[in-house]
Amino acid sequence: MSVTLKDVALAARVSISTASRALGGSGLTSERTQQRLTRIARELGYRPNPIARGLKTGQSRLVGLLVHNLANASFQVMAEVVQARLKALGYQMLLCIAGDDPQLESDTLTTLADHRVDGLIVVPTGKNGARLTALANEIPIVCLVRRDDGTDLETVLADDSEGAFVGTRYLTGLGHRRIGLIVGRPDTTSGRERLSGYVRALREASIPVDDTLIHAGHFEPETGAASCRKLLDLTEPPSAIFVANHEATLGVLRVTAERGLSIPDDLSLLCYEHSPWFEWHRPAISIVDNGARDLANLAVDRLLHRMDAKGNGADSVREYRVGARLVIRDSCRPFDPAARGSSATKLSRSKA
Amino acid sequence: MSVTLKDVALAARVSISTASRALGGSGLTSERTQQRLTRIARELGYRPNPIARGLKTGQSRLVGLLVHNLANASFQVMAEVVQARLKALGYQMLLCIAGDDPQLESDTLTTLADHRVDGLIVVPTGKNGARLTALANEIPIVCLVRRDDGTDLETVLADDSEGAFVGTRYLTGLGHRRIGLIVGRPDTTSGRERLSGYVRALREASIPVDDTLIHAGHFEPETGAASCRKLLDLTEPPSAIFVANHEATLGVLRVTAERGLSIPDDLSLLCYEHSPWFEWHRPAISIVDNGARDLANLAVDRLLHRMDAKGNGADSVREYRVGARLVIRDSCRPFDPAARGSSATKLSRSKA
DNA sequence: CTGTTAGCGCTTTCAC
DNA sequence: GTGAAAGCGCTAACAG
Repeated sequence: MSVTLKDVALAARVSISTASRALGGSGLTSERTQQRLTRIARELGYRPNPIARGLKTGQSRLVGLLVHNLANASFQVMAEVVQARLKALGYQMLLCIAGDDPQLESDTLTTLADHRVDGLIVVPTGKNGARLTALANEIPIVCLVRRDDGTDLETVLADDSEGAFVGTRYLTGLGHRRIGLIVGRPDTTSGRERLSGYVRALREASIPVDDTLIHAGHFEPETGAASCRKLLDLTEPPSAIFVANHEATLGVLRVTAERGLSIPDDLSLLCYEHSPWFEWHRPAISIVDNGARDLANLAVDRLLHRMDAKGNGADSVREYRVGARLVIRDSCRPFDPAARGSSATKLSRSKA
Repeated sequence: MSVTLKDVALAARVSISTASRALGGSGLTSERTQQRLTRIARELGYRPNPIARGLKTGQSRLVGLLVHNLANASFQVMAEVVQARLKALGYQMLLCIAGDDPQLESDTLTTLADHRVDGLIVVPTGKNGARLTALANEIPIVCLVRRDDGTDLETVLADDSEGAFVGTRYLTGLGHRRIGLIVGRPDTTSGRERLSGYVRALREASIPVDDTLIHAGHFEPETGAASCRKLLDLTEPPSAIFVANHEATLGVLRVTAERGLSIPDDLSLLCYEHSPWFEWHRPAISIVDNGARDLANLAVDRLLHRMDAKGNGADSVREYRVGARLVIRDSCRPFDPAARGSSATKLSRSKA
C-alpha cells in the first residue's frame, strides 16, 4: 500500500519517533536530520496518514458545514467560501445538507460528531438547541445565518432587521404605501427580524401596518407563489412586493409572469439575498444583499479562532452581525397611481 | 470524552473483542450476548469511532466528490444527490471544488487520497489522467460529466451529442436556418460532443455549417456575453441561438436584455441543462435537460458497485450514457422572416 | 538531540 | 462462543 513513517525511518536509519519529529517540524531535531528526513520522505513519496494521526491526536482535519440546501444562492457561496478557506489551511469540508429538517439535523450532527470533526459551522433549524449545546462541549461550533434560541453558541448573523428596514424604506421613499411582504417563518431569526425591519420602516413613514399584506411562510417557491397570488387578489393590492424570503422568489416570479404583470410598471419588486440570476433577470432585480460571502468568511474566522483557543474556556461567546446592503437595479419604480398594482386601479385586475 | 468499546465491554463484563463482535453484527457471538451488548451499548450511548476503525480497516467511510463549482445547477443537484444517497449508506461526502483548474484538481486528489476516501466521484478537468489512473489503483473512482482522455476510468456521461442534436433539430424543425451555437471548450467531452450534435442536425437538415455562427469558449458568463454580442453583430445574425454551455447562459441573457431583444419574437433561445431559474424566467426558457439527477444517481450506483467489488479486479470498465431530454417551454418560436434576428432584417439592428 | 515505550480505539487472527 | 494479544500509523511522554 502506501509508504508509512516507518518506511521513511527505516530508509533513513533513524527511529520512527525521530522521523515523526523531523517531519512534524517540531524543531526538536537537528537541522541536518530534519533536512535529510524531509528529503527522504519526499523521495519515497511519503504522505502522513491523517487517520492514524487523528486517532492519536483526536483531530481529524475535517470541518463540518451543515446547510439546508444548495439551491439557495447564499448557501452555495457559503459552501464555496468555507471549502476554499479551509482547504488553504489543510482542512477538508464535510458538507451536509439537512433540508431544514430538525430530525435530519440531529442525525447529521451525530454523524459529524462521530467523524470527530475539528469544527462545525451550522445553519441551525432552531429545533436542536440542546443537541448543539451538548456538542459544543466537544467541538467548536459556530452558528450561521440563523440563531438557535435553545442555545447560546457563537453566532454569525446577517443584519436582517436593518436589511429589511433599508429595503422597505427604499420602497416607501419611492412613494409606495401598500407594500406586500413575503417573508420567512417567524420561528426563524431571519424571518422575525426581516418582519420587524419592515414594520419599523412602515412606522417611520407613518404607514399603518396591514396584516393582509404580510405573508410569512416556509422557505419554498410554493410559498412565494401562493402568497403572491393572495396579495394580487386583494381588493386593494399592493403596488410593491418585498420578497424577503429567498426561496420564495421563484414562485413570485412565476406568478407575476403567469398574470402578465410587467415589472416594475405594474408592480415594483424587491428581493432578498444575492443571486447571479437576479442580476441578469430582465428587468434586473433590485435586492437587499445579506452579504453571504462576508457571513461565511466571518464564520470561518470565528471558527478558526475557537479551534485555536481550544480549551481556553471562558472565551466570551458573541453574536456577530454582517451589515446588509441595498442594491438598486431596475425592478422598482416610483409609485404611480395609474399603475395596475396600485389600489387606485383595483378593479382593473379583471384584465388578467 | 466519549464512551469507547472498552467501556461497553467493561460494563458488560466481557472482553473487548467480544463486544466488538457482538456490536459488529458479525454473527459470531451468541444471540444472548449480542442482545445484551447492544442494549448496554445503547444505554451507555456508545458510538463507534470511525477513525479508529478506519485505521484498522483502511476505510474511512468518506467519499469524495470533486466538482468545478456550485454555481452550475447541475453540480448543485449532483452534490445534493451524492450526499443524500451516501448518507443513507453511512458514508459522508467530502465536497471539493477545484474550479476546473488542473493544478487545483491535482492537489485536491492528493488530499482526498490522504484522507483515505473509500471512493471518489470526480468531474475531471481532463488534464490529470495520469494522476487519476494512479489513484484508481488505490480507490474506486468514477468520472462524471466529462471524460479524461488520459485515462480509461469508468465514466458516466450525458448523451451530449444526442442532446445537442435533438435541440438543434428542434430549432431547424421550427424553420430556423441560421442558428448560433455557444458551446464549451472543445477540449472537454461535453464541448466536443455538443458541437458534433449540432453539426449533425444541421447536416441532416441540409443546412451548411457556418463557422461564424459557432462560438466555443470557457464555461463562464463572460463567454456567453461576448459570443452573443458577436453573433448579433453579424451582418447576417442568427434567428436562433442555442446556448449549449450552461455557465454562458447568464451572459447571453444579459446581452439580449441590454439590446432590448424580445425572446422569442426577436430571437429564439434554447439553453442546456436544467435550472429552476429557466423555468420561472420570463419567457420560460426551453432547454435540453442533461439529466443531472440521473447522472449523479448512476455515478453513485457505479461507485458503490466498485466499492463492493473491491479487488475483484478485471471488472470491465464501462462508459455509461444518460439520455438527454428536450424540454419545450416558451423561448423558441417558428422562424419568422420579418423578425429582427433573421437575416432578412439584418439592417434593422440599428434600432438598438 | 535521539531512541524506547506506550498507547489512541478498534478489528482480527489465534488459541482455548 | 469467547478471551488474549497483536497491530493499523502515528504522536508523545519518558529516559538517556
